[in-house]
Amino acid sequence: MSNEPEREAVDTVRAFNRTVTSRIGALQDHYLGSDRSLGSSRVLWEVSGDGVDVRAIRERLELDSGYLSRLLRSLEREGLVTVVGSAADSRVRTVQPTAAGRAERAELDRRSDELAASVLAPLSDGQRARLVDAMGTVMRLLEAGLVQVEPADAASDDARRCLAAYYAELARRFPGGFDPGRSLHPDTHEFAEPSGLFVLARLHGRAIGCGAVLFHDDAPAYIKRMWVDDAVRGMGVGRRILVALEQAARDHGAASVTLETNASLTEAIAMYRAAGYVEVEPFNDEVYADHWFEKPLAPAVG
Amino acid sequence: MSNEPEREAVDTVRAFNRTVTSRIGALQDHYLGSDRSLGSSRVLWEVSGDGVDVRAIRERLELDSGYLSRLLRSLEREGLVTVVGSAADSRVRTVQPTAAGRAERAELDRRSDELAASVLAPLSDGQRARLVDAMGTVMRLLEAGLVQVEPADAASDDARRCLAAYYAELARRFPGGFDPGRSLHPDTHEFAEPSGLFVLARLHGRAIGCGAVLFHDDAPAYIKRMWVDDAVRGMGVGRRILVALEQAARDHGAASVTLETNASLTEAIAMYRAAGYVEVEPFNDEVYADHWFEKPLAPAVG
DNA sequence: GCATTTCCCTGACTAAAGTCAGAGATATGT
DNA sequence: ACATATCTCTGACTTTAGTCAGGGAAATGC
Repeated sequence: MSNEPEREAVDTVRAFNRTVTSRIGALQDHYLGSDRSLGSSRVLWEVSGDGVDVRAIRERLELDSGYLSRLLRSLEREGLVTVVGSAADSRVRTVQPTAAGRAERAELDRRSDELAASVLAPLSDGQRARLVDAMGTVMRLLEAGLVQVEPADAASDDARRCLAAYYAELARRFPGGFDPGRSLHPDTHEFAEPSGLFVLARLHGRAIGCGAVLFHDDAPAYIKRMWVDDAVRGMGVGRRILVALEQAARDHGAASVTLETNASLTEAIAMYRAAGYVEVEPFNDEVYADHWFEKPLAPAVG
Repeated sequence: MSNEPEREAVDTVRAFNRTVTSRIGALQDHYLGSDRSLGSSRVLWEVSGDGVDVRAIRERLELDSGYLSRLLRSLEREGLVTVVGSAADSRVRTVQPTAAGRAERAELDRRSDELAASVLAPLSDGQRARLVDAMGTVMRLLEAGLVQVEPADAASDDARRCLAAYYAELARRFPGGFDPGRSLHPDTHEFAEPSGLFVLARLHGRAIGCGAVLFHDDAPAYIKRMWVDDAVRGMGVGRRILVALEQAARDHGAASVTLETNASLTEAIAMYRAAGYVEVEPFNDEVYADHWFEKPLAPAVG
């Protein structure tokens, strides 16, 4: 997306990496540096509530199975966890925290809090507020960079989940509710090559947004079912889905794209306008729509 | 400073630590993960230009002397550095990069750039600008938390340096220049117990600000020589020096503090006002002053 | 001039972190 | 039923990162 990052921006990111890793690292060594090794601590941290499969820990921490096995033996020796066979599949083993393990975990938690508080402690109230705000921004944007927008089967589980969430949200937000059956194009099978395309946005593998487009040969392409998970709004995911769909329309020779929406979806309308969409006369009889938009597409280059 | 950090703020800091270390860490492993160990890379990184003393590297990276020695031998074996005796002191040895070492260092640099760019690459221009800005804020405030304000000898080298920088700045900013000899209290020996106090602000050991106070028994205490390094302005250092001096005045039984300043020092005046100082009639004949301030002190508690 | 300190080095050691090759038990596909 | 795959474990190994004690050469203090 966009052009090459600027020199100055790259330098800031590098300086940031240095500063943050050294500061956080130094504190971590100081506070969390109990007598337990980092490896054991990380494993202990993963052993929550009423048991976790060994396999799950291995995947989460990306540990070698032999290595993890040894770490678990040492935690067992210390009386912090017990490893028992799983009921469902007796090849699988489940790790459960003992009372002592739970206490140790709470202690780690307490130190983690202390560490975080020590970052804030020397600051004034105003500085704290600014730091917390800036940290939130950094996190959101680092995550935003990890979002991947890719074509997907509209009938897949992930796609179904997204569409269900979309419909549920419309039902919640539209004054008169929402029934997918009364809307145009209720069937998703059209959203596949060659008549259309369905895309999913993913973050850490989880589907967090979707969008679809229908190609109409000479006529404008038609965008539908744009949705982004509440938790990741404001991270530019919608914009990226839109860009992907527009690119697909362009590749199919469309000279413009159209879409319709509802006045209650204010943030979506704002995004469409910002992306270059202009309001036009109604071009279909979608019962749930009260605003219709169109955007001309620059022809594909290269 | 200030009260206990809030639960929500602490959680944000913890989430930030997790996100940043995992994201940066994952990228670092991926990009910088050459065949060289982290230890060697760090040492190679320190070996710049025309030679660095072994001692300097040891101090910077806080390495054991035996360990560093071994790392240098391995870099030597790889033909990346040469270690020669120092001209000035033949106990000291100096490490110089070879051509291959320089190339390797440039390669590390390139990968570091690539790593930073990969964080920015997927973002839109607006998101990039916001990320860079927020990263800057986080860095500044993390650093701000490391600033230490402590009593110091006004005749020490660090104090002299600060005062010299202060005088130089006044000379630059006052329309008619500045001559310390014509100002009140040109001698610094008064700024010591029991007649007064001198404090230094330090960041990573470096003196980056100063301030002094004179105690006048029943009369108001008198603050002078407040200065903060250009590079760290806006980080609340001035405020912390002021708080330390006010606390000292309070401890010596002063009911209020006074100070005078010059209209051209706008940011200082703004800070004084924000800190509760109110302008009063001139109370001395400091030739460089045109504004006089006073602040009542709440009596010491506990 | 001599004791002390500084600087770097070597040797000997340890703990942590991780890799790899199988073995044994269990589940699954056909 | 049988081959194949999955899951965890043990044993044997390596690399990395580090610590500690002390030695030799040079500089410094008195």
